[in-house]
Amino acid sequence: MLRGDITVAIRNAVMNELAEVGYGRLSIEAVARRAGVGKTAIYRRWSNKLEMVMEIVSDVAERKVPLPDTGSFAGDLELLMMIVSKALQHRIASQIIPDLMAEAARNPQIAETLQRALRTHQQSLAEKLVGQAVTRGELPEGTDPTLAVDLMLGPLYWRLAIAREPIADDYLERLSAAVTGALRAALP
Amino acid sequence: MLRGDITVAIRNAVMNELAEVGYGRLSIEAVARRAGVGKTAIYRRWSNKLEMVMEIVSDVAERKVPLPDTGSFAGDLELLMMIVSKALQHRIASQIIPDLMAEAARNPQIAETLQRALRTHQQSLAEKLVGQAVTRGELPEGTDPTLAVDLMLGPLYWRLAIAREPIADDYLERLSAAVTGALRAALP
DNA sequence: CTACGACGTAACGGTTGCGTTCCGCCGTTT
DNA sequence: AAACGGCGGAACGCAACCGTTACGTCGTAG
Repeated sequence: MLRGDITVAIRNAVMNELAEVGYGRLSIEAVARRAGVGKTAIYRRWSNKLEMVMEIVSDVAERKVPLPDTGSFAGDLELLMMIVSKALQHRIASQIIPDLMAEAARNPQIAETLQRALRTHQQSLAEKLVGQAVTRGELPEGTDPTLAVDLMLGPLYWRLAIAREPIADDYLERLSAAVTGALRAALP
Repeated sequence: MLRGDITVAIRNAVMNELAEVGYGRLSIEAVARRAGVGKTAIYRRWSNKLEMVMEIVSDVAERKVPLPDTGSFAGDLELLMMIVSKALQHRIASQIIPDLMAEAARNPQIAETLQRALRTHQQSLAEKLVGQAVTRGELPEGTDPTLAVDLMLGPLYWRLAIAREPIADDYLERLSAAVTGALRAALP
Protein backbone atom coordinates (compact mmCIF):
# COMPACT_ATOMS: atom_id res chain seq x y z
CA MET A 1 0.00 0.00 0.00
CA LEU A 2 3.06 2.23 -0.23
CA ARG A 3 2.35 5.25 -2.34
CA GLY A 4 3.92 4.95 -5.77
CA ASP A 5 4.57 8.61 -6.35
CA ILE A 6 6.63 8.75 -3.19
CA THR A 7 8.63 5.72 -4.17
CA VAL A 8 9.39 7.43 -7.45
CA ALA A 9 10.45 10.62 -5.69
CA ILE A 10 12.82 8.63 -3.51
CA ARG A 11 14.29 6.76 -6.45
CA ASN A 12 14.98 10.00 -8.27
CA ALA A 13 16.47 11.55 -5.17
CA VAL A 14 18.79 8.60 -4.69
CA MET A 15 20.05 8.75 -8.25
CA ASN A 16 20.69 12.47 -8.07
CA GLU A 17 22.24 12.34 -4.65
CA LEU A 18 24.42 9.46 -5.80
CA ALA A 19 25.60 11.54 -8.74
CA GLU A 20 26.33 14.57 -6.62
CA VAL A 21 28.03 13.21 -3.55
CA GLY A 22 28.72 9.57 -4.36
CA TYR A 23 27.86 6.43 -2.50
CA GLY A 24 30.30 7.00 0.32
CA ARG A 25 28.78 10.28 1.35
CA LEU A 26 25.19 9.52 0.51
CA SER A 27 23.02 9.85 3.60
CA ILE A 28 19.46 8.75 4.05
CA GLU A 29 18.58 12.06 5.63
CA ALA A 30 19.80 13.90 2.54
CA VAL A 31 17.79 11.60 0.29
CA ALA A 32 14.67 12.24 2.34
CA ARG A 33 15.30 15.97 2.29
CA ARG A 34 15.81 15.98 -1.46
CA ALA A 35 12.78 13.82 -2.15
CA GLY A 36 10.63 16.01 0.09
CA VAL A 37 9.81 12.97 2.15
CA GLY A 38 10.12 11.77 5.72
CA LYS A 39 12.84 9.36 6.72
CA THR A 40 10.09 7.02 7.79
CA ALA A 41 8.91 6.66 4.21
CA ILE A 42 12.37 5.43 3.29
CA TYR A 43 12.81 3.04 6.18
CA ARG A 44 9.38 1.65 5.42
CA ARG A 45 10.73 0.54 2.04
CA TRP A 46 14.33 -0.43 2.66
CA SER A 47 16.19 -1.31 5.79
CA ASN A 48 19.46 0.47 5.09
CA LYS A 49 21.45 2.49 2.62
CA LEU A 50 23.16 -0.39 0.85
CA GLU A 51 19.92 -2.25 0.24
CA MET A 52 18.20 0.89 -0.97
CA VAL A 53 20.92 1.93 -3.39
CA MET A 54 21.43 -1.55 -4.76
CA GLU A 55 17.77 -2.12 -5.43
CA ILE A 56 17.32 1.21 -7.13
CA VAL A 57 20.49 1.11 -9.18
CA SER A 58 20.10 -2.43 -10.42
CA ASP A 59 16.53 -1.67 -11.29
CA VAL A 60 17.60 1.23 -13.47
CA ALA A 61 20.58 -0.58 -14.96
CA GLU A 62 18.76 -3.73 -15.93
CA ARG A 63 16.06 -1.87 -17.75
CA LYS A 64 17.72 -0.57 -20.89
CA VAL A 65 19.54 -3.28 -22.75
CA PRO A 66 18.72 -3.30 -26.40
CA LEU A 67 20.82 -5.88 -28.19
CA PRO A 68 22.45 -5.03 -31.48
CA ASP A 69 21.83 -7.49 -34.29
CA THR A 70 22.27 -5.68 -37.55
CA GLY A 71 23.56 -8.65 -39.50
CA SER A 72 27.18 -7.55 -39.76
CA PHE A 73 29.92 -7.24 -37.19
CA ALA A 74 30.74 -3.71 -38.28
CA GLY A 75 27.14 -2.66 -37.85
CA ASP A 76 26.74 -4.44 -34.53
CA LEU A 77 29.93 -2.94 -33.19
CA GLU A 78 29.08 0.58 -34.18
CA LEU A 79 25.61 0.24 -32.72
CA LEU A 80 26.97 -1.19 -29.49
CA MET A 81 29.38 1.68 -29.21
CA MET A 82 26.63 4.13 -29.89
CA ILE A 83 24.54 2.69 -27.08
CA VAL A 84 27.43 2.58 -24.64
CA SER A 85 28.60 6.05 -25.48
CA LYS A 86 25.11 7.45 -25.07
CA ALA A 87 24.92 5.83 -21.67
CA LEU A 88 28.34 7.05 -20.60
CA GLN A 89 27.59 10.57 -21.74
CA HIS A 90 24.46 10.75 -19.68
CA ARG A 91 25.11 13.29 -16.97
CA ILE A 92 23.97 11.18 -14.07
CA ALA A 93 25.22 7.84 -15.34
CA SER A 94 28.68 9.19 -16.01
CA GLN A 95 28.94 10.20 -12.37
CA ILE A 96 27.33 7.18 -10.80
CA ILE A 97 28.99 4.40 -12.75
CA PRO A 98 32.64 5.19 -11.97
CA ASP A 99 31.66 5.90 -8.39
CA LEU A 100 29.96 2.57 -7.90
CA MET A 101 32.74 0.79 -9.77
CA ALA A 102 35.23 2.18 -7.29
CA GLU A 103 32.96 1.27 -4.42
CA ALA A 104 32.59 -2.24 -5.80
CA ALA A 105 36.31 -2.72 -5.39
CA ARG A 106 35.86 -2.75 -1.64
CA ASN A 107 32.29 -3.92 -1.15
CA PRO A 108 31.58 -7.45 -2.41
CA GLN A 109 27.83 -6.97 -2.35
CA ILE A 110 28.07 -3.94 -4.58
CA ALA A 111 30.48 -5.78 -6.82
CA GLU A 112 28.10 -8.67 -7.24
CA THR A 113 25.14 -6.44 -7.95
CA LEU A 114 26.99 -4.41 -10.54
CA GLN A 115 28.32 -7.55 -12.11
CA ARG A 116 24.78 -8.80 -12.57
CA ALA A 117 23.43 -5.44 -13.69
CA LEU A 118 26.14 -4.27 -16.06
CA ARG A 119 28.66 -6.90 -17.00
CA THR A 120 26.32 -9.79 -17.50
CA HIS A 121 24.15 -7.90 -19.94
CA GLN A 122 26.69 -5.76 -21.69
CA GLN A 123 29.52 -8.19 -21.76
CA SER A 124 27.76 -11.42 -22.58
CA LEU A 125 26.13 -9.38 -25.27
CA ALA A 126 29.49 -8.36 -26.61
CA GLU A 127 30.64 -11.94 -26.47
CA LYS A 128 27.66 -13.07 -28.49
CA LEU A 129 28.50 -10.36 -30.96
CA VAL A 130 32.00 -11.74 -31.40
CA GLY A 131 30.71 -15.27 -31.71
CA GLN A 132 28.38 -14.30 -34.51
CA ALA A 133 31.16 -12.46 -36.29
CA VAL A 134 33.41 -15.50 -36.13
CA THR A 135 30.63 -17.70 -37.45
CA ARG A 136 30.10 -15.30 -40.33
CA GLY A 137 33.82 -15.33 -41.04
CA GLU A 138 34.22 -11.63 -40.29
CA LEU A 139 36.68 -12.35 -37.53
CA PRO A 140 39.37 -15.04 -37.43
CA GLU A 141 38.53 -18.25 -35.67
CA GLY A 142 39.89 -18.40 -32.14
CA THR A 143 39.35 -14.70 -31.50
CA ASP A 144 39.46 -14.26 -27.74
CA PRO A 145 36.10 -12.88 -26.64
CA THR A 146 37.39 -11.32 -23.44
CA LEU A 147 40.16 -9.54 -25.29
CA ALA A 148 37.50 -8.38 -27.72
CA VAL A 149 35.37 -7.02 -24.91
CA ASP A 150 38.34 -5.14 -23.50
CA LEU A 151 38.98 -3.61 -26.88
CA MET A 152 35.38 -2.73 -27.54
CA LEU A 153 34.45 -1.24 -24.19
CA GLY A 154 37.78 -0.14 -22.74
CA PRO A 155 38.58 2.78 -25.04
CA LEU A 156 35.08 4.18 -24.80
CA TYR A 157 35.00 3.87 -21.03
CA TRP A 158 38.42 5.42 -20.72
CA ARG A 159 37.57 8.28 -22.99
CA LEU A 160 34.13 9.10 -21.65
CA ALA A 161 34.19 8.08 -18.01
CA ILE A 162 37.83 8.60 -17.05
CA ALA A 163 39.47 11.13 -19.32
CA ARG A 164 36.10 12.81 -19.78
CA GLU A 165 36.98 14.28 -23.10
CA PRO A 166 34.26 14.95 -25.64
CA ILE A 167 34.14 12.78 -28.74
CA ALA A 168 34.05 14.10 -32.26
CA ASP A 169 31.27 13.21 -34.66
CA ASP A 170 33.28 10.59 -36.47
CA TYR A 171 34.97 9.23 -33.38
CA LEU A 172 32.79 6.16 -32.97
CA GLU A 173 33.19 5.37 -36.63
CA ARG A 174 36.96 5.59 -36.44
CA LEU A 175 37.08 3.71 -33.16
CA SER A 176 34.99 0.83 -34.41
CA ALA A 177 37.13 0.60 -37.53
CA ALA A 178 40.20 0.54 -35.32
CA VAL A 179 38.80 -2.12 -33.04
CA THR A 180 37.87 -4.29 -35.98
CA GLY A 181 41.43 -3.93 -37.19
CA ALA A 182 42.65 -4.81 -33.73
CA LEU A 183 40.69 -8.03 -33.59
CA ARG A 184 41.89 -9.07 -37.01
CA ALA A 185 45.50 -8.39 -35.97
CA ALA A 186 45.28 -10.10 -32.58
CA LEU A 187 47.24 -13.28 -32.19
CA PRO A 188 44.77 -16.15 -32.36
CA MET B 1 61.31 21.11 12.32
CA LEU B 2 58.50 18.60 11.74
CA ARG B 3 59.67 15.10 12.42
CA GLY B 4 60.23 13.19 9.20
CA ASP B 5 59.35 9.75 10.50
CA ILE B 6 55.96 11.01 11.56
CA THR B 7 55.33 12.58 8.19
CA VAL B 8 56.10 9.24 6.60
CA ALA B 9 53.77 7.43 8.95
CA ILE B 10 50.98 9.83 8.06
CA ARG B 11 51.59 9.47 4.33
CA ASN B 12 51.40 5.70 4.57
CA ALA B 13 48.30 5.88 6.69
CA VAL B 14 46.60 8.15 4.17
CA MET B 15 47.37 5.84 1.26
CA ASN B 16 46.11 2.79 3.11
CA GLU B 17 43.06 4.51 4.46
CA LEU B 18 42.31 5.83 0.99
CA ALA B 19 42.52 2.32 -0.39
CA GLU B 20 40.30 0.87 2.29
CA VAL B 21 37.48 3.35 2.67
CA GLY B 22 37.93 5.76 -0.24
CA TYR B 23 38.21 9.51 -0.31
CA GLY B 24 34.59 10.14 0.59
CA ARG B 25 34.79 8.31 3.88
CA LEU B 26 38.38 9.11 4.73
CA SER B 27 38.53 10.91 8.04
CA ILE B 28 41.45 12.69 9.58
CA GLU B 29 40.81 11.03 12.89
CA ALA B 30 41.09 7.62 11.29
CA VAL B 31 44.32 8.61 9.59
CA ALA B 32 45.76 9.78 12.90
CA ARG B 33 44.62 6.61 14.59
CA ARG B 34 46.15 4.44 11.90
CA ALA B 35 49.42 6.36 11.84
CA GLY B 36 49.66 6.20 15.61
CA VAL B 37 49.82 9.94 15.71
CA GLY B 38 47.93 12.84 17.26
CA LYS B 39 45.55 14.85 15.14
CA THR B 40 47.67 17.86 15.95
CA ALA B 41 50.57 16.38 14.02
CA ILE B 42 48.37 16.27 10.93
CA TYR B 43 46.91 19.74 11.27
CA ARG B 44 50.41 21.05 11.78
CA ARG B 45 51.23 19.84 8.25
CA TRP B 46 48.04 20.35 6.27
CA SER B 47 45.00 22.44 6.89
CA ASN B 48 42.31 20.01 5.72
CA LYS B 49 41.57 16.66 4.20
CA LEU B 50 41.56 17.75 0.55
CA GLU B 51 44.91 19.49 0.80
CA MET B 52 46.45 16.59 2.63
CA VAL B 53 45.25 13.92 0.23
CA MET B 54 46.12 15.91 -2.87
CA GLU B 55 49.65 16.65 -1.73
CA ILE B 56 50.34 13.08 -0.76
CA VAL B 57 48.75 11.48 -3.80
CA SER B 58 50.32 13.75 -6.38
CA ASP B 59 53.65 13.28 -4.68
CA VAL B 60 53.40 9.52 -5.07
CA ALA B 61 51.96 9.66 -8.57
CA GLU B 62 54.53 12.02 -10.01
CA ARG B 63 57.42 9.96 -8.82
CA LYS B 64 57.46 6.87 -10.99
CA VAL B 65 57.34 7.75 -14.65
CA PRO B 66 59.96 5.87 -16.62
CA LEU B 67 59.54 6.64 -20.31
CA PRO B 68 59.70 3.85 -22.84
CA ASP B 69 62.12 4.38 -25.71
CA THR B 70 63.11 1.03 -27.08
CA GLY B 71 63.56 2.15 -30.66
CA SER B 72 60.47 0.50 -32.08
CA PHE B 73 56.79 1.19 -31.64
CA ALA B 74 56.03 -2.42 -30.83
CA GLY B 75 58.67 -2.41 -28.13
CA ASP B 76 57.60 0.94 -26.72
CA LEU B 77 53.97 -0.08 -26.64
CA GLU B 78 54.59 -3.36 -24.91
CA LEU B 79 56.81 -1.67 -22.38
CA LEU B 80 54.24 1.05 -21.73
CA MET B 81 51.58 -1.56 -21.21
CA MET B 82 53.83 -3.47 -18.90
CA ILE B 83 54.36 -0.37 -16.78
CA VAL B 84 50.70 0.58 -16.73
CA SER B 85 49.56 -2.93 -15.96
CA LYS B 86 52.04 -3.22 -13.12
CA ALA B 87 50.71 0.01 -11.68
CA LEU B 88 47.08 -1.00 -12.07
CA GLN B 89 47.70 -4.38 -10.48
CA HIS B 90 49.26 -2.83 -7.42
CA ARG B 91 46.87 -3.54 -4.55
CA ILE B 92 46.70 0.00 -3.24
CA ALA B 93 46.86 1.80 -6.58
CA SER B 94 44.08 -0.29 -8.04
CA GLN B 95 41.80 0.85 -5.24
CA ILE B 96 42.86 4.45 -5.05
CA ILE B 97 42.94 5.34 -8.73
CA PRO B 98 39.35 4.49 -9.65
CA ASP B 99 38.17 6.05 -6.43
CA LEU B 100 39.92 9.34 -7.07
CA MET B 101 38.86 9.28 -10.69
CA ALA B 102 35.24 9.07 -9.60
CA GLU B 103 35.83 11.79 -7.06
CA ALA B 104 37.43 13.97 -9.71
CA ALA B 105 34.18 13.93 -11.63
CA ARG B 106 32.63 16.10 -8.95
CA ASN B 107 35.56 17.96 -7.45
CA PRO B 108 37.42 20.27 -9.84
CA GLN B 109 40.45 20.56 -7.60
CA ILE B 110 40.90 16.80 -7.52
CA ALA B 111 40.34 16.66 -11.25
CA GLU B 112 43.05 19.19 -11.89
CA THR B 113 45.52 17.51 -9.59
CA LEU B 114 44.97 14.10 -11.13
CA GLN B 115 45.19 15.57 -14.58
CA ARG B 116 48.59 16.93 -13.75
CA ALA B 117 49.74 13.82 -11.92
CA LEU B 118 48.50 11.10 -14.24
CA ARG B 119 47.33 12.29 -17.59
CA THR B 120 50.07 14.78 -18.30
CA HIS B 121 52.81 12.23 -17.76
CA GLN B 122 51.20 9.09 -19.04
CA GLN B 123 49.28 10.57 -21.89
CA SER B 124 51.76 13.05 -23.29
CA LEU B 125 54.16 10.19 -23.08
CA ALA B 126 51.85 8.05 -25.13
CA GLU B 127 51.45 10.85 -27.61
CA LYS B 128 55.19 11.15 -28.02
CA LEU B 129 55.29 7.43 -28.57
CA VAL B 130 52.82 7.72 -31.42
CA GLY B 131 54.68 10.64 -32.91
CA GLN B 132 57.92 8.70 -33.02
CA ALA B 133 56.18 5.74 -34.60
CA VAL B 134 54.75 7.92 -37.33
CA THR B 135 58.15 9.45 -37.98
CA ARG B 136 59.65 6.00 -38.26
CA GLY B 137 56.91 4.98 -40.65
CA GLU B 138 55.54 2.34 -38.32
CA LEU B 139 52.16 4.01 -38.19
CA PRO B 140 50.34 5.78 -41.00
CA GLU B 141 50.69 9.53 -41.21
CA GLY B 142 47.75 11.37 -39.67
CA THR B 143 47.24 8.80 -36.92
CA ASP B 144 45.12 10.47 -34.27
CA PRO B 145 47.13 10.56 -31.05
CA THR B 146 44.12 10.85 -28.78
CA LEU B 147 42.45 7.88 -30.40
CA ALA B 148 45.72 6.05 -29.98
CA VAL B 149 45.83 6.87 -26.30
CA ASP B 150 42.29 5.60 -25.85
CA LEU B 151 43.24 2.37 -27.55
CA MET B 152 46.46 1.94 -25.64
CA LEU B 153 45.23 2.71 -22.14
CA GLY B 154 41.50 2.03 -22.32
CA PRO B 155 41.49 -1.74 -22.61
CA LEU B 156 44.09 -2.14 -19.88
CA TYR B 157 42.27 0.20 -17.55
CA TRP B 158 38.97 -1.48 -18.24
CA ARG B 159 40.35 -4.92 -17.70
CA LEU B 160 42.41 -4.25 -14.60
CA ALA B 161 40.66 -1.41 -12.82
CA ILE B 162 37.03 -1.93 -13.78
CA ALA B 163 36.38 -5.52 -14.71
CA ARG B 164 39.17 -6.57 -12.33
CA GLU B 165 39.88 -9.75 -14.15
CA PRO B 166 43.36 -11.22 -14.04
CA ILE B 167 45.43 -11.16 -17.21
CA ALA B 168 47.12 -14.18 -18.73
CA ASP B 169 50.84 -14.28 -19.36
CA ASP B 170 50.53 -13.50 -23.04
CA TYR B 171 47.74 -10.97 -22.64
CA LEU B 172 49.90 -7.87 -22.95
CA GLU B 173 51.58 -9.32 -25.99
CA ARG B 174 48.29 -10.04 -27.68
CA LEU B 175 46.81 -6.73 -26.63
CA SER B 176 49.71 -4.70 -27.97
CA ALA B 177 49.56 -6.61 -31.25
CA ALA B 178 45.86 -5.88 -31.42
CA VAL B 179 46.34 -2.19 -30.67
CA THR B 180 49.01 -1.89 -33.32
CA GLY B 181 46.58 -3.47 -35.74
CA ALA B 182 43.91 -1.06 -34.60
CA LEU B 183 46.05 1.99 -35.29
CA ARG B 184 46.98 0.74 -38.74
CA ALA B 185 43.31 0.14 -39.51
CA ALA B 186 42.04 3.45 -38.16
CA LEU B 187 40.77 5.94 -40.65
CA PRO B 188 43.44 8.60 -41.02
C1' DC C 1 -18.97 7.22 8.63
C1' DT C 2 -15.41 4.75 10.43
C1' DA C 3 -11.07 2.39 10.65
C1' DC C 4 -6.81 1.76 8.72
C1' DG C 5 -2.40 2.85 7.34
C1' DA C 6 0.97 5.55 4.92
C1' DC C 7 2.44 10.05 5.39
C1' DG C 8 5.45 14.30 7.37
C1' DT C 9 7.30 16.22 11.46
C1' DA C 10 9.83 16.21 15.38
C1' DA C 11 12.36 14.40 18.76
C1' DC C 12 15.06 10.77 20.77
C1' DG C 13 19.99 8.88 22.45
C1' DG C 14 24.10 7.53 20.40
C1' DT C 15 27.98 7.79 17.26
C1' DT C 16 31.37 9.98 14.46
C1' DG C 17 34.07 13.51 12.80
C1' DC C 18 35.26 18.28 12.50
C1' DG C 19 38.87 21.92 13.73
C1' DT C 20 40.72 23.92 17.97
C1' DT C 21 42.81 24.24 22.40
C1' DC C 22 45.47 23.11 26.44
C1' DC C 23 48.40 20.12 28.77
C1' DG C 24 52.66 17.66 30.08
C1' DC C 25 56.49 15.09 27.93
C1' DC C 26 60.82 14.97 25.80
C1' DG C 27 64.60 15.61 22.49
C1' DT C 28 67.24 19.32 20.37
C1' DT C 29 69.43 23.71 20.22
C1' DT C 30 71.80 27.14 22.34
C1' DA D 1 71.04 24.43 32.39
C1' DA D 2 67.46 26.57 30.18
C1' DA D 3 64.41 27.64 26.31
C1' DC D 4 62.11 26.01 22.39
C1' DG D 5 58.98 23.37 19.81
C1' DG D 6 57.08 19.24 17.97
C1' DC D 7 54.85 15.45 20.02
C1' DG D 8 50.56 12.44 21.94
C1' DG D 9 46.52 12.74 24.54
C1' DA D 10 42.40 14.53 26.04
C1' DA D 11 38.80 17.38 25.84
C1' DC D 12 36.14 21.08 23.82
C1' DG D 13 31.60 22.81 21.21
C1' DC D 14 29.49 21.98 17.01
C1' DA D 15 27.42 19.56 13.30
C1' DA D 16 25.68 15.63 10.77
C1' DC D 17 23.61 11.34 10.53
C1' DC D 18 22.19 7.03 12.34
C1' DG D 19 17.86 4.05 13.22
C1' DT D 20 13.75 4.38 16.09
C1' DT D 21 9.67 6.21 18.12
C1' DA D 22 5.41 8.99 18.99
C1' DC D 23 2.12 11.94 17.19
C1' DG D 24 -1.36 14.14 14.31
C1' DT D 25 -3.03 14.49 9.45
C1' DC D 26 -5.23 12.83 5.47
C1' DG D 27 -6.87 9.79 1.68
C1' DT D 28 -8.98 5.64 0.84
C1' DA D 29 -11.25 1.13 1.47
C1' DG D 30 -14.99 -0.98 3.52
